[in-house]
Amino acid sequence: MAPKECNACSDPTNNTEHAIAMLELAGLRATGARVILTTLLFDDISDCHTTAEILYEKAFKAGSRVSLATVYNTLRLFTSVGLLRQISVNSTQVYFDTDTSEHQHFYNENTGELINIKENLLAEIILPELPECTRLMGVDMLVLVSN
Amino acid sequence: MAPKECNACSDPTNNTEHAIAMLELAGLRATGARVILTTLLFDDISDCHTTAEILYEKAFKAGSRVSLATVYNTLRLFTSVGLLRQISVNSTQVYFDTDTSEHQHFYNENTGELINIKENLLAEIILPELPECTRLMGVDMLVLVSN
DNA sequence: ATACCTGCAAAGTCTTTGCAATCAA
DNA sequence: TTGATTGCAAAGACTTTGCAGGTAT
Repeated sequence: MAPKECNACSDPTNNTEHAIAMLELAGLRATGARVILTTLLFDDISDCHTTAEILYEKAFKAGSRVSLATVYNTLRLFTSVGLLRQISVNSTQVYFDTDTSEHQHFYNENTGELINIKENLLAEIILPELPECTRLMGVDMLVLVSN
Repeated sequence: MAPKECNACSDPTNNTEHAIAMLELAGLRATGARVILTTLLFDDISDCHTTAEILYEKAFKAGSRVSLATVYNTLRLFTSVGLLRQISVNSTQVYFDTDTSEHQHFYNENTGELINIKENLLAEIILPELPECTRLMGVDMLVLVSN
């Protein structure tokens, strides 16, 4: 599948150029490690959920030696600038989603798989009044399924 | 506030007897550590969210030396028999809720506080078709707020 | 009596951090 | 050149486990 769209590069089929453009658009320096990880993260829209370990493996298999610590730090950085969204699946698994738009997921407890839900379930919900002196930061929702 | 109701003990105001009855009803042996933890967990309905660390501190302050490992194991056991519900708040915090009925929570990212939502938000939701060959195991939902 | 439970310390998992070496602008 | 970034190993936070001794029925 085609990479995530971006208007900042002239040739969207060139992954490296595309990655560099995305990074600069986000105000980040386009270093070697970041370009590789950006490419691996955003190249295939159909594969938008990943973990630090999975991304590290992908980079390794692609022949790029990026340390696991850098993968963790980069995922955290990308999340902080809005390039990624973090999804805590349970107490020990954190996924990162390259689709930062409002949507929810199925989580398959057997396979550990995260699957997008097409309908936005939250559109139907009327949120209750928030606790005093607080503001809404978001809604985390996971529909748990099992084989 | 009054302890959680239970029809298996003759005197609901006696915490220890109440705890023993709850445990036996759940098919668990009423050991010393479990009775203490049950009492601390279910005595005050208004204080229904806890973590392993908090429960350990409570027991310690109450003069009961229950090891942290036993607290962890007991919380896990109680969850497995349906006495508690586990709530993963983010990748590093697991809360346990003594209210196992369907309800959702606010999570205050500043204070780490978990607050019950009175309305059942999921009542309004029509779940989409599940992925093939899977069955619904539950819906995790957290409304994130911040001061 | 016997299977179960507990405490302790050790091990495990996942993530972050300190610091020297390296890199991008 | 110079501050930002990276890799490595060590440290951290949280949780589970192995095993010897103690407990409930």
